[in-house]
Amino acid sequence: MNASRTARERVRAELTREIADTARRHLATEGAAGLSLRAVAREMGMVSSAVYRYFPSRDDLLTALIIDGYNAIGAAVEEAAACCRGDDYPGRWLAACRALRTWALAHPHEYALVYGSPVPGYRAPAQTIGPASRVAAVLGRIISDAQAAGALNPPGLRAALPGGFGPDAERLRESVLPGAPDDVAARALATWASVFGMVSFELFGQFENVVTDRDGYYDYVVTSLGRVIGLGAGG
Amino acid sequence: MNASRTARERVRAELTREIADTARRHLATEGAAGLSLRAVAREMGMVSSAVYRYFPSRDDLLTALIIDGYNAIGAAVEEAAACCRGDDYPGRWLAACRALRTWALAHPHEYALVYGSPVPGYRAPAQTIGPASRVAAVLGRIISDAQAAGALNPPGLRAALPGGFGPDAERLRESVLPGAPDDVAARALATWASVFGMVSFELFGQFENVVTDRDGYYDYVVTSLGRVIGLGAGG
DNA sequence: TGTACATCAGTGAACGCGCGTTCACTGATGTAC
DNA sequence: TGTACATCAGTGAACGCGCGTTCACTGATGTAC
Repeated sequence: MNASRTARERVRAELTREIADTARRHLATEGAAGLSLRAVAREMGMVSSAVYRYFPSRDDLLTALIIDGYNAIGAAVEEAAACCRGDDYPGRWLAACRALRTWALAHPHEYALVYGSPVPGYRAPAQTIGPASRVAAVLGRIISDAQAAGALNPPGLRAALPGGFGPDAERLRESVLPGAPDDVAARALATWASVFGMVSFELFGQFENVVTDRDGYYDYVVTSLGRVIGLGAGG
Repeated sequence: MNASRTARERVRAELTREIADTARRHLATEGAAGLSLRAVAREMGMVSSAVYRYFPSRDDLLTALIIDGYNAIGAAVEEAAACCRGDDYPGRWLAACRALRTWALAHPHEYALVYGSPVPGYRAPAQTIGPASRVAAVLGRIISDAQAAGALNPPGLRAALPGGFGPDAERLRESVLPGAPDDVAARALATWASVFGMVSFELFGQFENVVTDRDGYYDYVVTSLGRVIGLGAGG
């Protein structure tokens, strides 16, 4: 029967998710390198070999966590950016950047898994590429929209674009920065790296004994970064 | 005899360094989490327990590697920045930033050890603080020098400084940014995080299939960042 | 210079642990006639 | 609706591995008189 068949499949899907959730919790205490199939099985009251019915190996479990991580942070940023009027570009920018950091602070090990140092011995498969670009898509969209509306006013401190950047810019236009001229694409990408640099610096401990009011400082920095790409102050 | 006593001590120092070097090589293939005292001992032809004469635990070995890493990258950046005339601030800036990236590309796992996601279960002791600021000291010095010479001309896109930043700026002045006004300190710190963000993005794989000419793009970005803090173009 | 003693480096065995993965198996759940 | 068969989930034992750390020990290197 079709209903019962989906019933079995539903149980399977649920257990698969439960395993991933448990693994995610372990990630939060042990880090990616310490993630262990046996420990996950133990906590779920299964025997370790049973997990292999759901994930053929430890690396596949890691891959699932990475994809989930990209999707979770992508969804958080998308949702945050949707909270403002479409033409409030600085507002969308600040909201998206804040959501990025908030999510990272709430899920430090998941953040480290996807944006931190690579897990030794693990090679990310191609399936992770799509979800990886969700955050970039949100930030890129804001810039593209502003550009299309003629609301992008970058200050005139541009350095010479590197020679071979043309094809890169074209690829960025096709994926996350529709309609952006080369120099806007170059600047957007750098800004993107800067935002992640800020979050990583804070999360990985480089702001220890350096920055006190981290909320305020982050807002200050991402607002400044927004201005460098030409997203003027909203208020 | 004093000579023979130093002879024994010299052997000890040499073996200590040899252990650290071997460990560093292992770091480069296994990553920090996979660093194993036994593997290091094996490669050196010692029995594993012998290593304990030199490092009381695995964590102490890690600490030594972290300190060495900070010092190595600090020395590389210092040396590079010394290659230009003192008043060539953009030149010193570019040289220092390039050296930072070059070192990171040549020693990716050491870079990850000090600037990447924290090693799970490892708590960095206080001794790592000093060496950690050598790179910041070089970059900060360039900015302070330019400021003192009246050669710092930041563009007027400053956002409002966060309220609690005063004491942070004071601490930065005392350590790595002598004489820098609050807003310069805030901007310098953000720039610093941006530079590391760029290097980390490249090293941790986020520029895969995105940036082709990475040398050129890096130069472009750090030059732009230099202009944002007011280090005008040198030529 | 020579001897008695203390310090140190390195050995080898052991403790107790956790890991990923395989495999033959028992039942339970679903499918086809 | 009922029965025979196939699929699947979960079990428990095992393989072979590597790890950090401790400990009693043997020699060699240094020190003091």
